[in-house]
Amino acid sequence: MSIYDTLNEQQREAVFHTEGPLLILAGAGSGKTRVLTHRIAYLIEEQHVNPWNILAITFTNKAAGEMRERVDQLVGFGADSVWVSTFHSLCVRILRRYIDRIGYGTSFTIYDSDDQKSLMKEVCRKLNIDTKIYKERSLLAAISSAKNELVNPMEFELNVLGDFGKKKIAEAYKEYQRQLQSNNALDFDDLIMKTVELFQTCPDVLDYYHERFRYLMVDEYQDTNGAQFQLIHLLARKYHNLCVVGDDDQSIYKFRGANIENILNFEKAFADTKVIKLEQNYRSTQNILNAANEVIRNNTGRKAKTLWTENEEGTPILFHQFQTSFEEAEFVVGDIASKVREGEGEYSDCAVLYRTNAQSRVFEEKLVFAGIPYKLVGGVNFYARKEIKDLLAYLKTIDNALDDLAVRRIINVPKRGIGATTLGRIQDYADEHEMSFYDALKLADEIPALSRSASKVKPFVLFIQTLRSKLPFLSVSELLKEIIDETGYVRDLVAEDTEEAQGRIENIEELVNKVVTYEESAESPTLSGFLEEVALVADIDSLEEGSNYVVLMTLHSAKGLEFPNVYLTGMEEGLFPSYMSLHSDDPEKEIEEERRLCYVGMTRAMKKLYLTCARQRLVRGEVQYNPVSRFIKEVPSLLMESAGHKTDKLKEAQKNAAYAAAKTAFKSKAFEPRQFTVKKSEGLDYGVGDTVQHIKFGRGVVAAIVEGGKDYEVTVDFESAGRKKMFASFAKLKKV
DNA sequence: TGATCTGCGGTTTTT
DNA sequence: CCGCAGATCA
Repeated sequence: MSIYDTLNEQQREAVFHTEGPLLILAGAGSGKTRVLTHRIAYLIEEQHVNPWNILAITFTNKAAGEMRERVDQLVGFGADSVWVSTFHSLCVRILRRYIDRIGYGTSFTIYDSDDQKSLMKEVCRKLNIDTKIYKERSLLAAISSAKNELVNPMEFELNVLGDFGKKKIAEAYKEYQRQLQSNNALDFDDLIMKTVELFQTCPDVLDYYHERFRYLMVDEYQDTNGAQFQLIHLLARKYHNLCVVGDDDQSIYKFRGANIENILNFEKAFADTKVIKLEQNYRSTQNILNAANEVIRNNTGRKAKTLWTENEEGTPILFHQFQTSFEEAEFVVGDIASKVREGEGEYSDCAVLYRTNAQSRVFEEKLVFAGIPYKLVGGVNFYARKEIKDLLAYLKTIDNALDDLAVRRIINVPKRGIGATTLGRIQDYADEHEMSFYDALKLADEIPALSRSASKVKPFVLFIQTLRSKLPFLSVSELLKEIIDETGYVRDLVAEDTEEAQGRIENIEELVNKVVTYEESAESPTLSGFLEEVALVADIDSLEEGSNYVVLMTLHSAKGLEFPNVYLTGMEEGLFPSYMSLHSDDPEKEIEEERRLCYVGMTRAMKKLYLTCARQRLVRGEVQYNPVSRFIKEVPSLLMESAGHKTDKLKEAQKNAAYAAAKTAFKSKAFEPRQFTVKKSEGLDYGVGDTVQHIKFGRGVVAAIVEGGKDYEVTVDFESAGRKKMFASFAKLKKV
């Protein structure tokens, strides 16, 4: 009896096919991680491949960690030499070693999205780009998609000749990239793109990695983007031993540049590809699986496959529509509480999923009220918090003197009386003399424009220099503690004596703990190493096995996980599928991506799946009325039990009184097929989707109607004037 | 010149 | 409901 006997036929075939390109189309819950780990074991133990020559790439550290653990259990000897890594950390490791070949220093800093935005702000200021017209975020989005397709600033510029708007983006891209380089910093997309660049310009480096990684495996292949594809392609060029695992139905990262074509066209890109489909599901009940299959069936352009299972039929899927999002949350929390009370499961058996992070709040409140432990994944990243970013900026300043962004962030934190004007003068001087911001600070005395302010800069420079000189003798945690003491960061917070400050202090303590944990776990802890780890963690990575709490997260974060009980909440048109997807240039395509997301969500459930929605919910402080999601209608009613909302009579009466006006105006029907279709009210003779005429803006289409106090706030997409929000009583819109 | 207050606009998903 | 820019205060 060998470890491979427990695999099914297809799984075994995948494990034993070790040479040449292999595409494994693995449906949800079909045991793909099992296949990958067994495949690694087989390579080592039966094919006698040196573990050192195996590379497995995943998307999150959590997935990498799990794979590593399972390989360790499976393989007796040498498992720790197998390189299991995320795309990003793989690239960082390669770049730390060789990036000096392409014009960066090996102690580069990694910029997160906040850093990117600050840098872009600076770029726009410098280029006199009006950020009202070109928003930092949209500029960055354009640059990100360029990088994901490996388009460098020069190529970008050539591609947009004649297009004024895009020319501005090209300028911004060029300057943004120039500043990144002079700060010796890379953004997330650069990590991949620069690695590809390195391989393309330095054949000797590429060849080293060809020999190093003779067997490649890539998980979640459907979520790779153009740059990642190129990276894999380059690495596999010599030995062609590339095994990718993915499911086109679970491709949900198009917005991040993921190219579904990578999986659909894999066979074209790699000759003699062996394709194996894993269609047996080991996770969910038949009901859940059938429902998910029926939903995803509505998508076109997918690789045909149907998941089946030998698991029991299970109980029907439960669908509830509630009056408000509060009742929805109450139900979910109540249901979890009763499950645990009745001994039907643990808190950790339950996951609450939703489309947007903002939806977590109601659930949090109800969970806190009910005294149920929970873990919120996502939202504001721990490392994105102000106090954490401040302290990290000190560490970054010490680690990479060229990182202007970090220096500028903390030069006046705590307050040293150095304001915007002084900063501007120092920056001017630095620009003029082509030096870094920090180097200009060191020369503060010689900058005439600074006059008296120079004296304020000096202690800061001295402080940083002192820390830097101590660096060889201090551990990272000692360094951090010294920064906290010397700057008085915590002292000031204690003095504030507010709840908020208390929270920040706790976060700082948490940061210190994280440093200590890092020092204990890393082989040779360094400041750069810590900062790198910090830059590349995802929030999902913090989910620990074995802890007993309810998990709250977005559908995106839920990918790859499974839970006995899943509550898929906010199943409403405009929320899921999202408003954005419904109103995009190509709604068909974007709704298909939302549907895949729905499929991912449903297939997370092992035993019990709940689908819930609310007639009305508070979105950004406004009441919104959404019809039931189309995805609900795609679930055959045979598989689903629709329970009416069990609000008691008194509550119902109160609500009727409170929302009488709204209700008459917006009798949103539960199974109304069109999105946002609103019954014509007494006041308005037009509804969402109607074309209207405005006295000044001309013709347009009504995109949304929101009840706002006594009036209705109407959003209209005008043909010439663009999107406008207006009050119905003032706008005098006429239906055309 | 720097610190603080107020009004406005903007909002999916994340390594 | 939150962050940011501009105006005002010290």
